[in-house]
Amino acid sequence: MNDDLCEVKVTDLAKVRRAQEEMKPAEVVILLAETFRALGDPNRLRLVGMLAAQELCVCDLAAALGMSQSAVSHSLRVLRQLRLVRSRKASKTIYYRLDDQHIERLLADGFEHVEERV
Amino acid sequence: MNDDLCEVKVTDLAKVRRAQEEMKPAEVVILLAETFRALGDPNRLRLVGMLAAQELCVCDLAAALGMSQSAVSHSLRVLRQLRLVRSRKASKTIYYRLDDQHIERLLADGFEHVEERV
DNA sequence: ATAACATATGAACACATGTTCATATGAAAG
DNA sequence: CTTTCATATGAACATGTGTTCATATGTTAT
Repeated sequence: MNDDLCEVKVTDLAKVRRAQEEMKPAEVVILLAETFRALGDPNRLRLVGMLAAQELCVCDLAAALGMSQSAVSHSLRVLRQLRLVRSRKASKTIYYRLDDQHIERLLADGFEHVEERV
Repeated sequence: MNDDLCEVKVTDLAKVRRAQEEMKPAEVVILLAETFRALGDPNRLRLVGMLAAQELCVCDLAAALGMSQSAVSHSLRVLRQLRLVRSRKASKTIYYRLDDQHIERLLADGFEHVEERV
C-alpha cells in the first residue's frame, strides 16, 4: 500500500515518520559513510594515527608500519580524496599530515570509546 | 638489514621510531577499525543516525529505511557485537538504541566534519 | 644524459562484505 | 495447539576492497 515503507508492518507510524524526517540528506550520509569506511581499515587507521602525532613522508610511513610503498601510497590516496589528510611537497619527498582538527577529534573520540572496554 | 623497517629507505629514523612508539596497541587499533568499518556502511550509518534521535524497534527501522527485516537484523547484529547499539526486549518486539554517548559524539563529529564541505 | 630516488598509478587477484532467500526461534493471540 | 507476528540466523551469491607487481612520473645527483 505504502511503497516507501516497503511493505513491512509498522508498530508506530508517527515514530517512523519522525525518524525519517530527522535523517540527514542522503548525500551527507553517504559521504560520512565513506569517511568512516576509509578509517575502517587497520592500516589506514594506523596511518592517520601516526599522522596525528607528526608530519611524515610516504617512505617513513611505509617503514614505520612495515607496509610496501605502493600500499601506503594507495591508502594515502583514499584518505586524501576524502580530505582526511593533506600533503606537502618538498622537492622529491612528500609529507603528509592530517587535514584538520576534526579528524583528530574523531580519532580521539574513537579511541576513547574503544579503550573503555578493558 | 632491519626487518621491522621492511627494507624501505628511511629519511629520518628517529622520527620513525618515535612514530612507532606513539602508536596505540594493535588490539585497540583493530577494534577501532572494526568500529569505523561498522559505521562505514550507508545503511548501518542511517540505522545509528535514526537511533541517535529515538529508540526504535526492528520493524520500524526497516520501514523507515526501506530495508528488508533481514537486512536490518543482520546490520543490527554487527552494531550490537561492537557495542554500538543496545537492545531492550518488550515481549515480541525488540527496541534498539545507541549504547552510550560516545557513539553520539562520534556521529556528531563526523557529520560536522562532512557538512563543512558545502 | 644517466642513474638513483620518492611517489603515484593501473591491472589483477584473493578475500571480505552486504543483501536476499529460506527457515528457525520464541512469544502472543485465536 | 495452531496461527500469526517479531526477530534472528545460515547459506549463497554478487559486488567491493586491499594488496602486490609492474611501471610511470618527476626530482635530484653524478
